[in-house]
Amino acid sequence: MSEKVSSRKQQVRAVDVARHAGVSRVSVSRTFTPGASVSASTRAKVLKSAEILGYHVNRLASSLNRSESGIVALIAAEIETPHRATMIAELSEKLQAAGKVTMLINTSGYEERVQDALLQAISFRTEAAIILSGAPDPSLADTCFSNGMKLVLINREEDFPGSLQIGPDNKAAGRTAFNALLRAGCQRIALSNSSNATSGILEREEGFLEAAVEAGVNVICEVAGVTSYKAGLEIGTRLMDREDRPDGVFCTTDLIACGVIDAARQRFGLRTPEDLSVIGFDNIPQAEWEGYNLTTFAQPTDLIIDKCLEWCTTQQPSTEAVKLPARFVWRNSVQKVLVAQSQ
Amino acid sequence: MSEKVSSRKQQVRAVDVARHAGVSRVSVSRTFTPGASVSASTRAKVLKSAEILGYHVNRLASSLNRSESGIVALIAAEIETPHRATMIAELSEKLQAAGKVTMLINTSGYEERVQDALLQAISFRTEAAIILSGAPDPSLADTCFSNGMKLVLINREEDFPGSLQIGPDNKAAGRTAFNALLRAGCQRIALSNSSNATSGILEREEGFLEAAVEAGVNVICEVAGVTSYKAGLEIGTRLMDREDRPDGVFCTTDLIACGVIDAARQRFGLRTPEDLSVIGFDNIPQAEWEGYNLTTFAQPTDLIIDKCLEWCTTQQPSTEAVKLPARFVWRNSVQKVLVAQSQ
DNA sequence: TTATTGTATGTACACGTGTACACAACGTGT
DNA sequence: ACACGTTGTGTACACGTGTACATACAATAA
Repeated sequence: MSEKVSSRKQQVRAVDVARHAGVSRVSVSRTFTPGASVSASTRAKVLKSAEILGYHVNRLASSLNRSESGIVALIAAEIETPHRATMIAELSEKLQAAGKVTMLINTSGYEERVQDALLQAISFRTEAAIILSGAPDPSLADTCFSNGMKLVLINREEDFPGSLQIGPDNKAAGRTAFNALLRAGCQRIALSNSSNATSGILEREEGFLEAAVEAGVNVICEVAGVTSYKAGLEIGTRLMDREDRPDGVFCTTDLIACGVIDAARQRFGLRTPEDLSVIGFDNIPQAEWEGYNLTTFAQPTDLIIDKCLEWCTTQQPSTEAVKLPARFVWRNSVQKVLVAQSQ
Repeated sequence: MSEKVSSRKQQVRAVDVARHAGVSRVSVSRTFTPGASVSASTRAKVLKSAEILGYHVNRLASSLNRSESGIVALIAAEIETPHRATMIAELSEKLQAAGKVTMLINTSGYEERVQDALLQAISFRTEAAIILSGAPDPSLADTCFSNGMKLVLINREEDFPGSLQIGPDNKAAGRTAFNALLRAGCQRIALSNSSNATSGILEREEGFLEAAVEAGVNVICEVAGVTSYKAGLEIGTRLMDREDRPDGVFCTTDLIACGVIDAARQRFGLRTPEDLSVIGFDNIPQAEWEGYNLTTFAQPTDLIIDKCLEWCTTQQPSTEAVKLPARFVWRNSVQKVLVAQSQ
């Protein structure tokens, strides 16, 4: 019994502060509501009493009343991955700066967890859900919309009415990558990808292959494993083991690229870019490490995130699909263009 | 006017479902409350109507009423860092599995943001706050406790009554690192650390230096920059530039270790472990990459997280400080022990 | 049949807040 | 002196839910 009471009544409410300060409860509410009309004297009294009693506005109650939770859900899998982690770091930081609160929902493991994640977001009356991996069920998305929730899909190619779909222009980047390898004088060009690639990643592959077809070049394709360094290691080993060993590789992901580079260097004694040109995608921090010096594409994260925030914080009822150009970051994993082509 | 109404009344509430199903509102509540007593027939009716209307329990209201939010705050800075990202990934995954919801608060930038983060956690009536970087103001912590909030400090050495302080045994690891370098036959042993090291990281340094003093060995110390790969690069360059170039280095962080290795290899043509033995700490994914093969210490993340969850989900009123042994991961960045010591 | 138990439902209240509305006090211009 | 706009405060209600309590009803035991 006594436990019940103590665990129930221990919260300090606005009315407690009001009593202590000798003012009305609404004055307390107004004191903590920006733009509300309170006299300076009562405001001071309220603030003092709140300080003494340790009062803090209960945002659960406040959100319930105003039907504005201020929460934004971030739904992602494999958030320990360099690029994903960077995205989440920047997103959470900017959301914080915009006065929003980020709810992180990790969907690693089962793919169906995206549904559960969205259900959780709905039940907390999240103002928006930013989905970095996977895609929701359309009917569930409708429920989101009818609750006034915004939806953002990052790096997904499927149509999704009512939501913002944003990401880099993967196809164009793939084309650029091919042309760069070609112009670097590569004779045997390869593509390496993971076998669980998302639609965004597949677009990079498509763009690359399209450009190859247009140039009349045959591309060596090696696909294996999940998107990871380990997969890159395996792919690289297979590639270097081939009789027609490639001298230029486009990896759909920096992690794979690092694996390929290490396979070539550590297992075959090949150097980059002298023996093998490599291009990646994502511009993860490790791409800049001196051991890799990876030429790659930087996703326009700043622009993507700004657009996300704009979408989440303003009224945007319609559908929108945005493709932003990826920036080609030229480092030193691709053979420099020869002025006079040999042979 | 019409906007107001539409933006207000669009939420579908339990009473709507009740009307549609021809039952009482409490029956709806009970249907979605595990263990509540509802007949199978009404339950079915309610579920059907809820499905049709797209009803989802409002957890803001529910939390407010039961004074149990189910939210756990994760407070951290530099969450894009490999080790930190891994911690957050595992924490969020296990919290999710335990039925909790994680609120991510990024405190990168200003250190004072830890206060703001905790204030935010309090106002959302978070059940617990897990702090991965920085430490809160003690008075604010008291406010947390009086609100029934649990507090966990990870990898902080300061005393903090009322909270769980947990982390690896940094000091012991530092000693182990020194002895490993000594036993590997290193003649000139160095320590590299960042100049903004946290208390936990400083303990590694202390343990290392203690062991050195006991062994009567003079240690070359190089400290610079913030904890990052770049700092490691700079430190490594300085170390390799010295006249008494070290042949064994303990880096307080894997990121620094990777930088040191790259500095030695790329800028001085030195090989690891033949010319330089390196030991790191954290066992980040990159430590396993074939380009580094870094011998390091794996933090007992699983144990730490399990303990965190236990602390957060059960009644644990007292203070507790837990040090868990770090696992020495032997790879190939340290010279193998010679059977017959040369000279 | 009656007393008793257990189950399902309904009533009433509580959680803690924001805000529309009414109203009092006050200064200002005529 | 009076009308009037401005400012601060109080009253009442709404947000959407969970649960203690009472009650109606079916099932069981005596």
